[in-house]
Amino acid sequence: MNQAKPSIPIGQDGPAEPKYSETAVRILDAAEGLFVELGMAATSLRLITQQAGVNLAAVNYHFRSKDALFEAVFLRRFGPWARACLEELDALERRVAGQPQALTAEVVMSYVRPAVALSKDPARGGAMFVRLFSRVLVENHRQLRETMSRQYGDLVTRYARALGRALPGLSEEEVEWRMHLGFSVMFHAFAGNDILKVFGRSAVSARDPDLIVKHMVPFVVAGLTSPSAGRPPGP
Amino acid sequence: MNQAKPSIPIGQDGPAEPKYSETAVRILDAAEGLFVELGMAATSLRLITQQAGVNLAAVNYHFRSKDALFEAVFLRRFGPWARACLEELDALERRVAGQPQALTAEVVMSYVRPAVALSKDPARGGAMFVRLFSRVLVENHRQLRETMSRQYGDLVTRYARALGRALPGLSEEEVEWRMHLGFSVMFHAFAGNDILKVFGRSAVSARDPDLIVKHMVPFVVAGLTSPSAGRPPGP
DNA sequence: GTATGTTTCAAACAGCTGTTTAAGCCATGA
DNA sequence: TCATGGCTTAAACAGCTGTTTGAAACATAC
Repeated sequence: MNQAKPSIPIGQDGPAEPKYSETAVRILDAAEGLFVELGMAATSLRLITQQAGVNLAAVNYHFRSKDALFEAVFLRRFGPWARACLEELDALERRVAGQPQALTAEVVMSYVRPAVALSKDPARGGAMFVRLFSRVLVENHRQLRETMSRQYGDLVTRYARALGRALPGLSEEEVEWRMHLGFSVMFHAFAGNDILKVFGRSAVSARDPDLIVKHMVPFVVAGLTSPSAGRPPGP
Repeated sequence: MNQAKPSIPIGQDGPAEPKYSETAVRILDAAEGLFVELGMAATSLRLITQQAGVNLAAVNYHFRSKDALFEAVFLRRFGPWARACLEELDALERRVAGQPQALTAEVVMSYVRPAVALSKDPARGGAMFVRLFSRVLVENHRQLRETMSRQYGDLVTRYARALGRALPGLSEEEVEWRMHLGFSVMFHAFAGNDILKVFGRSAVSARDPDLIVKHMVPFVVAGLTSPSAGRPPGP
């Protein structure tokens, strides 16, 4: 078994997003922008339908409720992104099938590449989606969170496995912590969640994905591979 | 001039928080918890006053409006924290006045120490405040942001200066980026903004500040001091 | 005692919220 | 031609929103 196979099928034929009518798409697009800008609670259906140029009742007709709309807005973007990540992980496992362990930088890039591709693709929401994701993170939408952990929980497991192999000198607990910290940096860097900007004093507020990657990847890799309590760092 | 003096006075006699009446404090406490849990938009004044056990009109009497209440909730916690950070920076500059440069870990700890102290002090809101802060970060409250940059903008400048001295081999741009990334990790780690938890698959959701520091500080220091484009890392 | 200024209270204000209803439109297929 | 089913529409629903009002309760000072 030297050819790694995806352990979950969503990389190939997983839960696909439903096909939406033109009206539904207009609603989704308008809602996406407003949710990002104002948040779920502060965005009214009247604002959405007005901006989308559709009737108010269309939301409850095409989607069941405001909550369901929000879930649809999120999952429409999240599905393709998750699939891209899984493809990257598959490719990574295939690449390092013969090698004893993957390189940390490769694991990092398997997350970064889909994020960059997403940020640069306006058709998939562009940088908007990551900001929407951080809304989901801070506001806590119970139902959406359940959907996520049910359908995509294994994604994290696979990243953990890959990172654990790349950092063989670390305990399981330490790998978990570093993964947590590393993904936090990557996620919030892409989302533009910069505390310094709250003070109006951040010069790096530029949202250029390539620039983000250039500075972020070395930072994260250094953090992930730093020596552990006196032990030497992994290669 | 070997004895560093604070460049801004707020460490000693800066903008102090107003003294609040008992009713006002009850409102602030209730609002704080609800803002953290539900967000500003989803928290109604009736919910706040009900939980505080005061009359509805008390909010508009003691604070001018809901917006002003939110600002008061935030600034009540932020003021003491900012002052603690400035004291740490003063102490750091005094400590390294003779040395050519500060150690990166010391700069990191000058931010971490007040954060830990805050997290452990229920009288000052405990871990609640950092979560409230991340609400401010994601929702963008224009007026509050202006207040922050006006009153506390220099705080970031001083951290940047300290970090720049600790990393003499790096360009100004690179220092800015690393500060941005480093503070992002620290902030979001304390706030508990863990993307992995969205997938229900995070083992490190524990909010113990000491445990956070134990794993986070080495990670951040490694990221900050990592070699720059072929150059060796600073000492 | 009265007068003064501060704080509380119940009630009402106009406006917005998500959702539902029933009538109408319009293309499809028989 | 008529009927069917998908979709849109304006209107109304009950309920909640932040804020204001004027009267009542309160403590303090004279």
